[in-house]
Amino acid sequence: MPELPEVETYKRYLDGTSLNQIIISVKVIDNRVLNIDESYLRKFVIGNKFKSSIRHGKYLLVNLEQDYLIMHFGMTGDLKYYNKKGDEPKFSKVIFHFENDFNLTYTSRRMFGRIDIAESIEDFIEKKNLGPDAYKMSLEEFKGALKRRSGIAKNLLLNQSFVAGIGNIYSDEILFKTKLYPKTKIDTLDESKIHELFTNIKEVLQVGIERKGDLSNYPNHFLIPHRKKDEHCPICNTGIERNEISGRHGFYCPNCQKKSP
DNA sequence: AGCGATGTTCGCCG
DNA sequence: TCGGCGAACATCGC
Repeated sequence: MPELPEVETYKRYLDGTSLNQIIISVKVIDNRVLNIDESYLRKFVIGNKFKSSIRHGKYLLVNLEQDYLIMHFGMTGDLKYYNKKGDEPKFSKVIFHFENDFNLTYTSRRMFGRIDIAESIEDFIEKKNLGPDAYKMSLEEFKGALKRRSGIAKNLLLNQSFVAGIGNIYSDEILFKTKLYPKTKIDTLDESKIHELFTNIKEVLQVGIERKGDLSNYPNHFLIPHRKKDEHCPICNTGIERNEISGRHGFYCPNCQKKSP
Protein backbone atom coordinates (compact mmCIF):
# COMPACT_ATOMS: atom_id res chain seq x y z
CA MET A 1 0.00 0.00 0.00
CA PRO A 2 2.90 2.24 0.25
CA GLU A 3 3.05 5.86 -0.67
CA LEU A 4 4.44 8.30 1.84
CA PRO A 5 1.53 8.19 4.34
CA GLU A 6 1.57 4.40 4.39
CA VAL A 7 5.32 4.25 4.89
CA GLU A 8 5.04 6.84 7.66
CA THR A 9 2.46 4.57 9.26
CA TYR A 10 4.84 1.61 8.97
CA LYS A 11 7.57 3.72 10.54
CA ARG A 12 5.42 4.54 13.55
CA TYR A 13 4.41 0.91 13.80
CA LEU A 14 8.02 -0.23 13.77
CA ASP A 15 8.96 2.47 16.29
CA GLY A 16 6.13 1.37 18.54
CA THR A 17 6.95 -2.30 18.47
CA SER A 18 10.45 -3.21 17.47
CA LEU A 19 13.02 -0.76 18.82
CA ASN A 20 15.83 -1.61 21.23
CA GLN A 21 15.44 -5.34 21.25
CA ILE A 22 18.31 -7.59 20.33
CA ILE A 23 17.70 -9.35 17.04
CA ILE A 24 18.42 -13.02 17.63
CA SER A 25 17.93 -14.35 14.15
CA VAL A 26 16.73 -13.49 10.69
CA LYS A 27 14.69 -15.83 8.55
CA VAL A 28 14.83 -15.18 4.83
CA ILE A 29 11.92 -16.87 3.15
CA ASP A 30 12.53 -15.39 -0.28
CA ASN A 31 15.85 -13.78 -1.04
CA ARG A 32 14.55 -12.06 -4.15
CA VAL A 33 13.56 -9.12 -1.95
CA LEU A 34 17.16 -8.70 -0.82
CA ASN A 35 19.44 -6.28 -2.61
CA ILE A 36 22.28 -7.80 -0.65
CA ASP A 37 23.51 -11.26 0.22
CA GLU A 38 21.69 -13.04 2.96
CA SER A 39 24.94 -13.49 4.87
CA TYR A 40 25.65 -9.79 4.60
CA LEU A 41 22.21 -8.95 6.01
CA ARG A 42 22.77 -11.32 8.93
CA LYS A 43 26.15 -9.86 9.62
CA PHE A 44 24.72 -6.38 10.00
CA VAL A 45 21.56 -7.27 11.85
CA ILE A 46 22.05 -10.21 14.18
CA GLY A 47 23.09 -9.21 17.68
CA ASN A 48 22.17 -5.63 16.91
CA LYS A 49 19.10 -3.59 17.73
CA PHE A 50 16.87 -1.29 15.75
CA LYS A 51 17.75 1.97 17.47
CA SER A 52 15.44 4.37 15.65
CA SER A 53 14.05 4.93 12.21
CA ILE A 54 13.78 7.62 9.61
CA ARG A 55 11.49 7.78 6.65
CA HIS A 56 12.59 9.47 3.47
CA GLY A 57 10.00 9.43 0.73
CA LYS A 58 8.79 5.88 0.41
CA TYR A 59 11.90 4.44 2.04
CA LEU A 60 12.17 3.42 5.66
CA LEU A 61 15.70 3.62 7.03
CA VAL A 62 16.17 1.77 10.29
CA ASN A 63 19.17 2.76 12.31
CA LEU A 64 21.21 -0.18 13.56
CA GLU A 65 24.13 0.61 15.85
CA GLN A 66 26.03 2.11 12.94
CA ASP A 67 24.49 1.22 9.64
CA TYR A 68 21.00 1.39 8.23
CA LEU A 69 18.59 -1.31 7.25
CA ILE A 70 16.67 0.06 4.29
CA MET A 71 13.18 -1.11 3.54
CA HIS A 72 11.20 -0.27 0.48
CA PHE A 73 7.74 -1.69 0.08
CA GLY A 74 7.01 -1.64 -3.62
CA MET A 75 3.31 -1.80 -4.26
CA THR A 76 2.36 -4.51 -1.82
CA GLY A 77 4.76 -4.42 1.12
CA ASP A 78 3.82 -4.34 4.78
CA LEU A 79 5.19 -4.93 8.28
CA LYS A 80 3.70 -7.10 10.97
CA TYR A 81 4.80 -7.62 14.54
CA TYR A 82 3.60 -10.88 15.94
CA ASN A 83 4.35 -13.48 18.53
CA LYS A 84 2.86 -16.87 17.96
CA LYS A 85 4.51 -19.16 15.49
CA GLY A 86 1.30 -19.95 13.69
CA ASP A 87 0.60 -16.27 13.15
CA GLU A 88 3.23 -15.78 10.49
CA PRO A 89 1.48 -13.55 7.98
CA LYS A 90 0.92 -14.53 4.40
CA PHE A 91 3.57 -13.25 1.99
CA SER A 92 6.21 -12.98 4.71
CA LYS A 93 9.58 -12.67 3.03
CA VAL A 94 12.03 -11.68 5.77
CA ILE A 95 11.41 -12.19 9.47
CA PHE A 96 13.41 -10.56 12.26
CA HIS A 97 13.22 -12.53 15.47
CA PHE A 98 13.72 -10.64 18.73
CA GLU A 99 14.92 -11.68 22.16
CA ASN A 100 11.40 -11.38 23.59
CA ASP A 101 10.24 -14.04 21.13
CA PHE A 102 8.30 -11.58 19.03
CA ASN A 103 8.94 -11.18 15.32
CA LEU A 104 8.83 -8.35 12.86
CA THR A 105 8.07 -9.59 9.39
CA TYR A 106 8.46 -7.82 6.10
CA THR A 107 5.80 -9.02 3.73
CA SER A 108 5.55 -8.55 0.00
CA ARG A 109 3.10 -10.05 -2.40
CA ARG A 110 4.36 -8.83 -5.73
CA MET A 111 8.02 -8.78 -4.81
CA PHE A 112 8.52 -5.19 -5.87
CA GLY A 113 9.85 -4.15 -2.50
CA ARG A 114 13.49 -4.39 -1.51
CA ILE A 115 15.62 -4.66 1.60
CA ASP A 116 19.09 -3.18 1.60
CA ILE A 117 21.87 -1.99 3.87
CA ALA A 118 23.40 1.50 3.72
CA GLU A 119 26.22 3.09 5.63
CA SER A 120 24.60 6.47 5.94
CA ILE A 121 21.38 8.24 5.11
CA GLU A 122 23.18 10.78 2.98
CA ASP A 123 24.92 8.08 0.93
CA PHE A 124 21.67 6.30 0.37
CA ILE A 125 19.74 9.39 -0.69
CA GLU A 126 22.52 10.32 -3.04
CA LYS A 127 22.79 6.84 -4.49
CA LYS A 128 19.07 6.72 -5.15
CA ASN A 129 19.07 10.32 -6.28
CA LEU A 130 16.08 11.15 -4.10
CA GLY A 131 14.68 14.64 -3.83
CA PRO A 132 13.62 16.20 -0.53
CA ASP A 133 10.98 14.36 1.45
CA ALA A 134 7.59 15.61 0.31
CA TYR A 135 6.18 15.84 3.81
CA LYS A 136 9.16 17.32 5.59
CA MET A 137 10.49 19.70 2.94
CA SER A 138 10.36 23.46 3.39
CA LEU A 139 8.96 25.84 0.82
CA GLU A 140 12.52 26.84 -0.02
CA GLU A 141 13.49 23.22 -0.65
CA PHE A 142 10.44 22.77 -2.84
CA LYS A 143 11.30 25.83 -4.87
CA GLY A 144 14.87 24.61 -5.11
CA ALA A 145 13.68 21.27 -6.41
CA LEU A 146 11.62 23.07 -9.04
CA LYS A 147 14.59 24.98 -10.42
CA ARG A 148 15.56 23.87 -13.88
CA ARG A 149 12.66 21.46 -13.96
CA SER A 150 10.26 21.19 -16.83
CA GLY A 151 7.72 18.58 -17.79
CA ILE A 152 4.16 17.93 -16.81
CA ALA A 153 2.87 18.28 -13.27
CA LYS A 154 1.78 14.68 -12.75
CA ASN A 155 5.10 13.24 -13.87
CA LEU A 156 7.02 15.66 -11.72
CA LEU A 157 5.03 14.74 -8.62
CA LEU A 158 5.71 11.08 -9.34
CA ASN A 159 9.40 11.69 -9.93
CA GLN A 160 11.20 10.66 -6.75
CA SER A 161 14.28 12.61 -7.80
CA PHE A 162 12.21 15.76 -7.74
CA VAL A 163 10.39 15.24 -4.46
CA ALA A 164 10.31 11.89 -2.66
CA GLY A 165 7.21 10.13 -1.40
CA ILE A 166 4.31 10.93 -3.71
CA GLY A 167 2.81 8.10 -5.73
CA ASN A 168 0.00 7.70 -8.18
CA ILE A 169 -2.99 8.09 -5.88
CA TYR A 170 -1.73 11.02 -3.87
CA SER A 171 -0.45 12.79 -6.96
CA ASP A 172 -3.98 12.73 -8.34
CA GLU A 173 -5.34 14.02 -5.05
CA ILE A 174 -2.80 16.85 -4.90
CA LEU A 175 -3.52 17.88 -8.49
CA PHE A 176 -7.23 17.76 -7.81
CA LYS A 177 -6.96 19.92 -4.72
CA THR A 178 -4.76 22.40 -6.56
CA LYS A 179 -7.10 22.37 -9.55
CA LEU A 180 -4.31 21.50 -11.93
CA TYR A 181 -4.79 19.55 -15.12
CA PRO A 182 -2.38 16.60 -14.81
CA LYS A 183 -0.52 17.51 -17.99
CA THR A 184 0.00 21.15 -17.03
CA LYS A 185 3.57 22.13 -17.80
CA ILE A 186 5.17 22.89 -14.51
CA ASP A 187 7.11 25.90 -15.78
CA THR A 188 3.88 27.71 -16.63
CA LEU A 189 2.85 28.01 -12.98
CA ASP A 190 3.11 31.38 -11.30
CA GLU A 191 4.39 32.01 -7.82
CA SER A 192 1.03 31.78 -6.08
CA LYS A 193 0.17 28.51 -7.81
CA ILE A 194 3.53 27.07 -6.81
CA HIS A 195 2.84 28.07 -3.25
CA GLU A 196 -0.61 26.53 -3.42
CA LEU A 197 0.83 23.32 -4.81
CA PHE A 198 3.32 23.17 -1.97
CA THR A 199 0.63 23.75 0.64
CA ASN A 200 -1.59 21.11 -0.88
CA ILE A 201 1.18 18.52 -1.01
CA LYS A 202 1.58 18.99 2.73
CA GLU A 203 -2.12 19.01 3.49
CA VAL A 204 -2.99 15.97 1.41
CA LEU A 205 -0.12 13.96 2.89
CA GLN A 206 -1.05 15.16 6.38
CA VAL A 207 -4.56 13.82 5.97
CA GLY A 208 -3.13 10.59 4.59
CA ILE A 209 -0.89 10.19 7.63
CA GLU A 210 -3.72 10.98 10.02
CA ARG A 211 -5.77 8.28 8.38
CA LYS A 212 -2.83 5.92 8.53
CA GLY A 213 -2.80 5.58 4.76
CA ASP A 214 -6.14 3.83 4.77
CA LEU A 215 -7.77 4.82 1.51
CA SER A 216 -11.01 3.00 2.13
CA ASN A 217 -12.88 5.69 4.01
CA TYR A 218 -11.91 9.15 2.85
CA PRO A 219 -14.19 12.18 3.13
CA ASN A 220 -16.41 12.56 0.11
CA HIS A 221 -14.85 15.84 -0.99
CA PHE A 222 -11.55 14.09 -1.73
CA LEU A 223 -10.92 12.58 -5.13
CA ILE A 224 -9.83 9.27 -3.58
CA PRO A 225 -13.36 7.86 -3.07
CA HIS A 226 -14.12 8.71 -6.69
CA ARG A 227 -11.20 7.05 -8.43
CA LYS A 228 -13.28 4.79 -10.57
CA LYS A 229 -15.28 4.73 -13.73
CA ASP A 230 -18.60 6.55 -13.84
CA GLU A 231 -17.86 8.57 -10.72
CA HIS A 232 -18.61 12.28 -10.47
CA CYS A 233 -16.62 15.14 -9.08
CA PRO A 234 -17.61 15.79 -5.45
CA ILE A 235 -17.18 19.54 -6.05
CA CYS A 236 -18.95 20.18 -9.36
CA ASN A 237 -20.54 16.85 -10.27
CA THR A 238 -18.77 16.65 -13.62
CA GLY A 239 -17.90 13.12 -14.71
CA ILE A 240 -14.46 12.08 -13.51
CA GLU A 241 -12.12 11.26 -16.35
CA ARG A 242 -9.31 8.80 -16.56
CA ASN A 243 -6.15 9.29 -18.48
CA GLU A 244 -2.85 7.56 -18.82
CA ILE A 245 0.46 9.27 -18.32
CA SER A 246 3.71 7.37 -18.57
CA GLY A 247 1.97 4.09 -18.05
CA ARG A 248 0.16 5.08 -14.86
CA HIS A 249 -3.48 5.82 -15.06
CA GLY A 250 -4.89 8.67 -13.16
CA PHE A 251 -8.20 10.35 -12.49
CA TYR A 252 -9.14 14.00 -12.63
CA CYS A 253 -12.09 16.32 -12.97
CA PRO A 254 -12.07 17.92 -16.43
CA ASN A 255 -14.04 20.89 -15.12
CA CYS A 256 -12.15 21.67 -11.91
CA GLN A 257 -8.79 20.82 -13.46
CA LYS A 258 -8.88 22.80 -16.68
CA LYS A 259 -6.13 22.56 -19.23
CA SER A 260 -4.86 26.12 -19.01
CA PRO A 261 -4.08 27.19 -15.48
C1' DA B 1 -10.28 -16.19 -16.74
C1' DG B 2 -8.27 -11.92 -17.81
C1' DC B 3 -7.19 -7.55 -16.09
C1' DG B 4 -5.32 -4.39 -13.18
C1' DA B 5 -2.50 -2.73 -9.20
C1' DT B 6 -0.51 2.69 -3.97
C1' DG B 7 6.54 1.25 -7.51
C1' DT B 8 11.13 1.43 -9.72
C1' DT B 9 14.26 0.97 -13.46
C1' DC B 10 16.00 0.83 -17.98
C1' DG B 11 16.33 1.51 -22.81
C1' DC B 12 14.55 4.08 -26.67
C1' DC B 13 13.36 8.23 -28.94
C1' DG B 14 12.63 13.16 -29.82
C1' DT C 1 20.66 16.11 -21.23
C1' DC C 2 16.12 15.83 -20.11
C1' DG C 3 11.45 14.27 -20.42
C1' DG C 4 7.95 11.10 -22.03
C1' DC C 5 6.93 6.51 -23.03
C1' DG C 6 6.53 1.58 -22.64
C1' DA C 7 8.14 -2.60 -21.08
C1' DA C 8 9.75 -5.50 -17.54
C1' DC C 9 9.56 -7.21 -12.96
C1' DA C 10 5.85 -10.82 -10.14
C1' DT C 11 1.64 -12.14 -8.00
C1' DC C 12 -2.99 -12.56 -6.71
C1' DG C 13 -7.67 -10.68 -5.94
C1' DC C 14 -11.69 -9.23 -8.26
